[in-house]
Order: sequence, then C-alpha cells, then structure tokens
Amino acid sequence: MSADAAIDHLLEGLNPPQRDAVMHGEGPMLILAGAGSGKTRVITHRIAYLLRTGQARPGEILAITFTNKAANEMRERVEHLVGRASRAMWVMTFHSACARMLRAYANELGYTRQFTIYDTGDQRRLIKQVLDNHGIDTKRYTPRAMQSQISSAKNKLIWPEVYAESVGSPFEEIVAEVYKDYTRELLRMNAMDYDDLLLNAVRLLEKNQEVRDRYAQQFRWVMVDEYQDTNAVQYRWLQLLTSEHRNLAVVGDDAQSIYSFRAADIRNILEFEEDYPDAHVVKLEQNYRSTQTILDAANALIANNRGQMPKHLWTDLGDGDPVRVREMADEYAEARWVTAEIQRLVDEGVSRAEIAVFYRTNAQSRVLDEMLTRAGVAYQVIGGPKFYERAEVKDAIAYLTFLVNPRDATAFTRIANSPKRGIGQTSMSRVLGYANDLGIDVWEAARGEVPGLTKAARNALGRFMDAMETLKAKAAENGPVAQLLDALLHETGYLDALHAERTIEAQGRVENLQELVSAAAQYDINAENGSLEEYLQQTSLFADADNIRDDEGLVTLMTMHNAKGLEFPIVFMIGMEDGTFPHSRSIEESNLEEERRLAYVGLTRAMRQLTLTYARRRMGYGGGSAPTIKSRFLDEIPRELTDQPSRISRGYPTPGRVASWSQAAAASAEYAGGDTNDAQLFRVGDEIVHAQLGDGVVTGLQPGGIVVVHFAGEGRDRSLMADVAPIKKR
DNA sequence: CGAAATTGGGTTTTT
DNA sequence: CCCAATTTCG
Repeated sequence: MSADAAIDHLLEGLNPPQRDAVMHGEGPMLILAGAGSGKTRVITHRIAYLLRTGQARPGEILAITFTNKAANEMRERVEHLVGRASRAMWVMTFHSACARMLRAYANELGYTRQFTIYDTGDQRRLIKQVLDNHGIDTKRYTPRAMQSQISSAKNKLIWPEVYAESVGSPFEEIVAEVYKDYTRELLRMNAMDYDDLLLNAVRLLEKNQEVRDRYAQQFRWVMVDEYQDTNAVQYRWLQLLTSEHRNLAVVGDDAQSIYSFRAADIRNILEFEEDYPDAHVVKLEQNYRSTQTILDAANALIANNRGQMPKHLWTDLGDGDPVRVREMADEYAEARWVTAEIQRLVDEGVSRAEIAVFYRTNAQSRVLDEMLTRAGVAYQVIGGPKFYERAEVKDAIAYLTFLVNPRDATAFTRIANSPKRGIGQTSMSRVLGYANDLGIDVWEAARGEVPGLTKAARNALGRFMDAMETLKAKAAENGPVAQLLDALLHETGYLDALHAERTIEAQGRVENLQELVSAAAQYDINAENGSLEEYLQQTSLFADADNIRDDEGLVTLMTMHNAKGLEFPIVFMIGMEDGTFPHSRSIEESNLEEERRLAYVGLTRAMRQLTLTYARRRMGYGGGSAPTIKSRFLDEIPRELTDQPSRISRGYPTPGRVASWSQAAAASAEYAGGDTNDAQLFRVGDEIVHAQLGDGVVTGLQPGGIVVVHFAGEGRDRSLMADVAPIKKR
C-alpha cells in the first residue's frame, strides 16, 4: 500500500467531525466526545495519522488514560494500525507515566529507583504510626479521616508547608502536623503513595529544568482521554509537559465526570477553551452504540443538570425497545427477577457476556451474587474486595517489596511476624527504633545487634533475616518473578503455616497464593525486559477493573463507576431508589449533579436493551428493611420512552407492548414468591391496605397486573404489581 | 507472645 | 450486619 493509500485507509469510515479531529495538526484541541461516539477510534487513528503523514515520530507521542484497561486497549489498537512503532510511544495511565519518570529521576527527589508504591491500606498504617508517635488519640482522629484529608490536599496540589499555613481549625492543625510527618516518613522509607506519583512527578518537573525540558521537548504530541476526570495535579503535569509544543489534544465528556470525590475538577474541561483560546473544538455527537430510545432517555436525564456543554447525542441505529422499568417488593425479589430475566435471555440465545448488571454500591452485589449462584448462572463481579488487597497476597508482595526496598519499614512490620515466628510488636518497635537511632535501613538494623531484644526474639529475627538474605541473593539473579515468589512462600514457612491451619479459609488463601504465582508467571512471559521492580510497580497500580473478561460467557456485575468506558448489549440497573441511587450521601452533600452524571454513564452503556429496577423495601445496614421511594432519576426519564404506561393513557393498554409486559409480570410473579394477588381482584375505586404504606384507593388498572394506588398522605400515585405487592382489599 | 473475645465502628464511588 | 482493631487472658 502506498503512503497515500494508507492515509486514506485511516480516514475511511470516519464521520466528518471524527475526521476533523484525526486530521487536526499543531495546536491545542478539545474533543467533546459524547458516550459511544468513537473517541478511542479517534485517538488511535489520530496517532496513526500523525505518524503516517510524517508529522510525528513514535517517540514523540504521549497518550494518557486513567485505567490500565483503557491504556492496553489503546495500545493494542494503535499497534494494529501502525505495528511495532507503537512500542516507542508512551501509551499508559497517568500513574504509570509518572512512575516511569520518577524511576528515571528518583535521586533528584531523594528517592532511589526502587521506591515502593503504597496503597491506601499502607498509607493508613503509616499514618496510624505517625499519630501514635504524636500521642494523638486515633479514635478521635482516625487514620482514615487523616488519610482522606491528606489525599485531598495532595490532589489539589497543596504541599504540607502550604497546608500548614492555611489551617482554620484544630482538626486541620493536626492534619497539617500529620501531613508533614507522614511525608517525611514516606521519604525515609523510600515510598510514595498513589497521590505522590503524580505530585512528585510535578515536583520533579517544576524543580528540575533539565528534566522538564527533556520531556517537554520529547512529547511533541500529547493526547489525554477522559479529560473531564483530571484533577489539579494532573492538570499541572500536563501543562508542564505541553509548555513547549502546545500540541495537547484532550478528549472528554463533561456529562461523564464522576470522580469529584477523587478531586477531579470538571472545570478542567469546561474551561479548556479559556486556557487555550486558540483551541480547535470538535464535537462528536453521533453515537454508534445505543438505540435512539436509550439515548433520548439519557439526554432527557442529563438535561436536568445545569451548565452542561450543549450537545445532543443521536444515532441512526433506530428506536429499539422501550426502557423497561420494574418495581419489586424488596432486594431479594429484585435479584430473583433479574436472575430470571437473565436466564430467559440466555435461553433465547443471548450470550451471558452480553449482559451486565450495574449498581451504585458494591454491597448491592451480594444478594445478586447469591441468586445467580443458586440459579447456576456464570458471572463475574468486578470491584469489591480486591485480589491484591487480600492479606495473604499483600504479605507475599510485602516480602518482595522488602527485598527490593530495604528501607520499607511498613513492609517489614507486615511480614516479620507473618507467619508467626515469635517476633512481636515490641521486638519490631525495637528494630525500627534502632534503625532510626543509627539512621540505617530497617534491613540493616534487623540484621544487626538490636539492643533490648529477648533471646527468643533475637533468634527468631536472626532466622527470619537469614531466610531474607537467601531470598535476596536469589532475587539478585534476576530470574523469573514466579520462581522467586514460589521460593519465598516455601522458604519463609508461609505455606506451611497455612497448611497447618487445616481450615477451609486457609485452603482458600493457599489457592489465592497459587493464583498470585501463576499471575507472576504470566508476567514473566509477557514482560519483555521484566524485573522484580517493574513487576511490583505493575501490581501496585493494578485495578480490579483491569480484570474484566469479556470472552468467557460471564454475566458482568459491577458498580456504575466501574462501567465507565464499557458497553453491553443488555444492561440492568438495579436499586433505582432515592437514598441508594442517588446515594443518600450525595443528597446530603447536594452532589446530585454528579450522581445524575453517574446515572447518565450507566444508561449510555446499554446498546439494545435497558432495564431499570427498584425495590419497595430495602435492607439498611442494621438489618431492618425499610420502605423506599423510587429514584428521582426515574421520574426524569420521559414515560413515553419506557414501557410504563404514560400518565394520560393510564388504564389503557398500549398495543404492542402488552405481550412482553405480561410475560415479565408473570416471570416476576413466579420468582417474587410469597402471597400473590390476582390483578382481576381489583377494581378502580377499591379501598386497599398496603403492609407498609397503609390505606389507599385504587385509581387505575394497567396491563401486566399493575394497579395504580393513591395512598393517603402521598402526593402522587404509585404503580404496584398486584401479584407481588403486599396489598389487600378492605 | 499469641489466641480468643469483645467492642466499637462504619459502609459511595477508585487510579 | 459485618469487619477490624483493640483488649484481655493464658
């Protein structure tokens, strides 16, 4: 293929705005990409186009995403378009890119290139220690609260010194103190937390002109995905990197900004045109994913937010089916019904991999979990308790970490007595204190003559460190990580201790560790020039969402946050109740707009069929089941887009929709269990009693066994399924 | 020092 | 309701 033909090929099949974005040359660009508008395609084709036209060389390209999954996908697609040239590009997450820069210049900031990356748990442990050192009451000032304050300060680019100057309350004074010490401790341990990766990368670029020049010159072409979710630090980092060439192309959708709790600042995208008055703006509004009905529902919902960037998603895929809305008795009925529906779909020939269930909080997956298991439906749950956060996995990783980073006291305290080998709290403190006093590595201290140890403790510590020395020698050989891991688990007695427990739980732990070893073996195979350090970095930046499997016939369960960037032909959104979604906390914090954007994200994941369910009663944290109010978001979706009878034609069946309706109602009756009513029993005007809502009057009857009831003391009518609702004629 | 028992604490979303 | 961390006892 000639060069020109190759270029034509790249532009083929793109719509005009997409093509515009792909072909844009020098200068800043804002691509407003609605859901499902083919933005990944635009980014990847743009990269290929820049290369093919000779405007860019591979090494000049920096393409940034938020998740590893997105980065991998982008990398694969770019590789598909341009081949091996993709290897010289930086296609990765913010965190990986920063970590890479920091490894290269760690010493500039007083770190070594072996620095450890701390997750939230590690952070809290270290903060707790700082609090204890200060004699601060950790009940009143919880490590959790401290961690969240510090993290939010970091994400706003507020350094410890600056924070200390602006304290306005005793609480903040303590935070300031802890923040300062925590930062110092991290440096001493040669460790950075997640936030530090970004923050220190900024510090490095600001502080060191040479480094800044190097990267700012290298990255002539910068592309950022999900720009609406960037925070102040990421913003600054991008500014520093693009100061030279100003070829910053950002892709995002303000309607999908859902990470303000992680300090994402929607203003970054809203004000992009103010930051770059010469920015070329492209709007991608044609959606290639969903039916028009689904898009209309999403458009109508998001219209309730103020200050959106004007846009209107459309598709030529046709209207498709109405959005299904279902009311269930409680979360069990809801889960049973969803399960039954899934089984029905699968019977009809739908692949399980085409089906997803979304919910607001991870806890909601439990009931569904149970029902699907009972029904024998294969599924995967994304999120929740994470593999790399399980105690045994963290232990194993901590062993490796300590081998690499001998200063990491957090890793040391985690593993020194795990498995139990008689090195208790006091002994560990002695070791740490000793290291502190002499200003030496924890490793070195632990090998030396630590004063004040009992004979037993000294022996135990000696044996432990002997094993560690052996492992360190093995690590120095740079062999496969999996082998080292395996050796470690045996050498340290970790597996023996688990086997000795002889419990099912311990067996599960052993299996998790086996899984860890095979994952490491995978790494050994995949990594081109792998190293223990790189392996550790990868695992610490690993997110559960990276684990989604899409080719094994599994129904996918996940939070709506995790669903961002994905699509499924058939989507269920459950728990559509005020308090659950929108979450009560968002209502309290008047953060409804972000919740609505989250709902928007959920709705726009669906390609063909969208079903929204809510339960009349839901269990709170403390056992009791309480009545609920259906989500205000449901009311924001025009009825005519749903299979709910519209208010005007209440009581009259809508032709064409009746069949599927009664089918669904029948399924629901079958699975909801409990006493059932026959809809025929009720007539308009009947007085009824509801188990929770009390007295009411039937004001309408609808197909599918729905009775519309007006309850005393309620401003509106409720539609109830006669066969499952706890109602009786009086 | 380790294991068991109790208590209290907290549940939005996560790179 | 469930987990974790602290406390208490052996």
